[in-house]
Amino acid sequence: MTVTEANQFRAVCDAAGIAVTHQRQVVYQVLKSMNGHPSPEEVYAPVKVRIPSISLATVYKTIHLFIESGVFREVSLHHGTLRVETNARPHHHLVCIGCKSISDIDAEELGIGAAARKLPGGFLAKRYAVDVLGLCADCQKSLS
Amino acid sequence: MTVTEANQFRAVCDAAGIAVTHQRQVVYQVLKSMNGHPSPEEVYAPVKVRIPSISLATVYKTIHLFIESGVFREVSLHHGTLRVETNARPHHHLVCIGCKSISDIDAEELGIGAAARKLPGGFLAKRYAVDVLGLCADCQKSLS
DNA sequence: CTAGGTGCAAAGTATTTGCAACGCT
DNA sequence: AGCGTTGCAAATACTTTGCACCTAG
Repeated sequence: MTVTEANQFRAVCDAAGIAVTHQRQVVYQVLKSMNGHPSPEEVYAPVKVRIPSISLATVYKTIHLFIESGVFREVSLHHGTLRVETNARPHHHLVCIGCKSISDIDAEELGIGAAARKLPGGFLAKRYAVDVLGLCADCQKSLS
Repeated sequence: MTVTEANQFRAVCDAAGIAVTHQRQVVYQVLKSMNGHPSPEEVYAPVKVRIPSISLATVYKTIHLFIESGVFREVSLHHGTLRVETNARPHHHLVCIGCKSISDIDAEELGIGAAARKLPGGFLAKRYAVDVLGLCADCQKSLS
């Protein structure tokens, strides 16, 4: 890791109020160097090459810490368990970043319509599934 | 269940090419009667009241069957495991309904910008996370 | 020095699978 | 009758936790 990279990471940790450890530096660096949407196991593999003694649990803890601190994001805020849509109308989701609740909003009401079209890379778009991330009324109150 | 409901369900099963069983009828009916985004356990509870001998495994199998057949949708196509965003730029996701792959598309390129605003119900929108559902180039080929 | 971080192993949760018995068509 | 479906129990996958030791500040 270059001096610049180390300083950058130090600044990130200071901002988050967490300690700078060797493990965290390596996880940070590996994440920065990866493309796509790696799972904890996929992060663990290259990290373990550089720190053979590291445990998967530490990688999990570190990833969560980075997400809580806003250093990285997770792909889906509601990835936990399988959930079934009971609402058959075209709609999108209001996802509260405070309490993680999900409520529905009609597609029309949000003003983002579906649009079958070709996108760059030859991807054929069929429909949009929009998560509107924000704060529900209750969480706005409790934060004020 | 009314005669009409039973016929409706029979039509659904015929269209999907699956057998009409008592278990499936009850799971279908319970899902139709629920609001929100129930987990398999939450579906299992009321179903078990009506069919005490049913197993959770059957509820899982039935829900998956309904999703594959297009009878119900799942809330997130990529809910499986924790995934980290390594792309720091504002972007959205192209999710292939064929192979489940996820690739990124810049927010600008998609033409759906962020917009902090108040929505009905007092929800304070901070940003959008858009999944564009469709078929990637490879899956379009293999389906033709 | 000491609060916070780490590694290990065990526990927890969510989901899937193999298989014998059973029920729809 | 025959094949798909069910229930059970065991297996698997993913993630978290308790605790003794270690390390950054």
